[in-house]
Amino acid sequence: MTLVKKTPTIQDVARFANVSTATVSRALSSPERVSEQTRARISEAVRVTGYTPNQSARSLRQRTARTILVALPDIGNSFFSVILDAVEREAASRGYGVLVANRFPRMDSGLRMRDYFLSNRVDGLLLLDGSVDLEQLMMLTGDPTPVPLIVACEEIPNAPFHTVKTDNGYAAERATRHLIDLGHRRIGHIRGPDGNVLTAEREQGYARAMQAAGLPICPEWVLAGGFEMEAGRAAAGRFISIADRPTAIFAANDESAVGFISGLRQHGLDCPDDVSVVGFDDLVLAAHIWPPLTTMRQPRAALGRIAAGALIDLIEGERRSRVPMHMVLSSEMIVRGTTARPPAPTAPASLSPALVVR
Amino acid sequence: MTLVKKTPTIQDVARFANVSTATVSRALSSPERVSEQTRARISEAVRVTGYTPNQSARSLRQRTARTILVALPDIGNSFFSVILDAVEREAASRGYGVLVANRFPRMDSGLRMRDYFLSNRVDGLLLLDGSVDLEQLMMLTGDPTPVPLIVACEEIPNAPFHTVKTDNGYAAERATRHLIDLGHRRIGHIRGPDGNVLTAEREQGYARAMQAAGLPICPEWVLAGGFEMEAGRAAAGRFISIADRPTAIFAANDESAVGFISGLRQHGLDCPDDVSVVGFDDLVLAAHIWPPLTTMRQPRAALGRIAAGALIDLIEGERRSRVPMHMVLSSEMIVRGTTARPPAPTAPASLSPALVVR
DNA sequence: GAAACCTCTGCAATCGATTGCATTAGTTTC
DNA sequence: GAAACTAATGCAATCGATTGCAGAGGTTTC
Repeated sequence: MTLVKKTPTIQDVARFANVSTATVSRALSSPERVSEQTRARISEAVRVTGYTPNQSARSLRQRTARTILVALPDIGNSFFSVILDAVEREAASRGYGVLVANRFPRMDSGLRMRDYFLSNRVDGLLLLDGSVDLEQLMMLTGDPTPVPLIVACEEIPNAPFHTVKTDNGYAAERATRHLIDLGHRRIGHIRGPDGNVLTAEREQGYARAMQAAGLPICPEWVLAGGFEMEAGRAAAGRFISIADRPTAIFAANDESAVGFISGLRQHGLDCPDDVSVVGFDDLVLAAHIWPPLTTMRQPRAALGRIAAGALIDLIEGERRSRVPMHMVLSSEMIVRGTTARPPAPTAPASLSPALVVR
Repeated sequence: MTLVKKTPTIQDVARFANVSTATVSRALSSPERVSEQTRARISEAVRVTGYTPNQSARSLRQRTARTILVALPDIGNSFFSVILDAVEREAASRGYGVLVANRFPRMDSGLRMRDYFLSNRVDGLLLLDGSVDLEQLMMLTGDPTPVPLIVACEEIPNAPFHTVKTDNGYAAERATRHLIDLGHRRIGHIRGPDGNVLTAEREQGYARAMQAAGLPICPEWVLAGGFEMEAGRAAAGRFISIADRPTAIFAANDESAVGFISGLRQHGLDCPDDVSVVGFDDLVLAAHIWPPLTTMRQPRAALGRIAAGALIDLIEGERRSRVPMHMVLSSEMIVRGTTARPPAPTAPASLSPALVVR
């Protein structure tokens, strides 16, 4: 009843199987080095005692934590949490645990980033946030790089890190072209947050597509925004007061697109009848608002899986490539209900019977 | 250049400060036991060497990981990720790391739940998922409980665990009453997933409110659903074919409410003009769709913070209360745009000027 | 049939911190 | 001024696994 069973150690297994602890250890980590009979006795002993290796002891000896640290700007954001999901699964399948550090840039209280490494709690860092202090980061990686590191989603310009990301510029071009193909001529853009790499890449893609089609961009069509819904809604407020306003908008991501559409409605405009909208990301949400959102799908699960896999390869690899590796995944255009041909240019809507029928 | 600096150990600090490692250890963990001068020399030495305690060594010796494991059904779901955010912050502020185990119930490949404990990787478990195999869980906790465990959000019926949750039943009652107060008489409900405790609690709250108001519940008004958007949309398909259909719906959560509203639109019905809808949770999304969703706000951040705090208290506490502790947080009614007075009962809408104005 | 070579196993050091016990020096008590 | 404390520190064992080295026994090679 009050008998407290201690968790079994390798000693217990060794005693039970009548071998030394060294043999038990070898039987578990490199079975081919142990004779078949002994191996059988040991696995029986493991079964009976219910032995599980103590990770702390192993970490101490091998200087390895079998854990990766994922640093992200906002777990609460579903864009990241789906990636985290994929990361967690890939890591688990390779025997690694996942520690999360949220709100990375501001993370200076409590356990600090460096400490995670120095204290041997983690073996590698997966950075899902490009807006990080480069200097601070370089301190971690030093030369020769002691810290396996992969930057995913975003990219830190001119920094020698391995990256996994999607083809943001091209995808933005593709999204804009979709609007052009539908017949839109005045096309606007809601920007991401200032100073973010993705913001720049997507805006440039938009500009390239417009230029390629020989269409002008009026500066006031490019609205300040951000990656949150609220930013999109605020942009809608400014949008409606544009004199000769666009008939279509390419938003920097799905959240701002959703907020924008909601803001349009609030001001009495409809989507897609009055304004077509394309988003970016393809959040689960995108398919389930009304009308369903046309967007560029980022392969988030693949991204998480690949990034985690690459990080673990890096951790386990003997030699670390000095040349940073860049992986680019491609996005996919998902056409749904928020894009349509532009409204008839001049005549008032009264011509259309659809409005009456409701 | 090729000089590989080893990470400093307590030995290095001891040598530098000219004391034994024992003294360094004490200076760091119980400073009052070391003379002021020595303490000063040691902190100087720590500063110079850049020492950080090796967590593996500490864990091994103290049988403590300073890490908690958070098991959740779906990180990708923003409901959970906001909670995880709060948990992570609370844990970090108390010097704990957070390991995540996603899709808990199915987690049998890779690292298994038990192993996390037996291998001494984590000190406690925060369970955000009630639909877990009780037997399997009891194996973990045994008697006397070796594993500090807190169940948050959901509750495992008849299981002797500490819980932190919100007042689901009461909140559901409150949400339904809001609809009744607006004048609705035929009020339906979209249920959560079968077999979930929350599903039952919310449905019962709905039923209580109806009963208290002397209103009947027609069985076909209670629609099968789930906690995903898709479930809400599917429910809308069945909803429209109800003969004498409700003028209002209380959905089991925000996601199903959003999917439902989207489905209504798809079938030519409007919210709130034709059907009022109340959700549950108050996701960020709720305020940003159009019309903004009326819902019951669950204090998710507080819930995560409190649960994590309680778990760490449990881990660090000398004695573990044998009596399970139940904490209940209260929800808040947030009235937005998806609820309105019911449409005029008989006359066709042509009477109402509002419809023409748009 | 001696030398060389495997295969399998055990011994014991090691990873880096914590902590029970012992020791030294200084202080208080009667 | 001896006994009894107290404060500050060091010694060395300990946590549990891994691994370099070496030895025992057997097999192959020439």
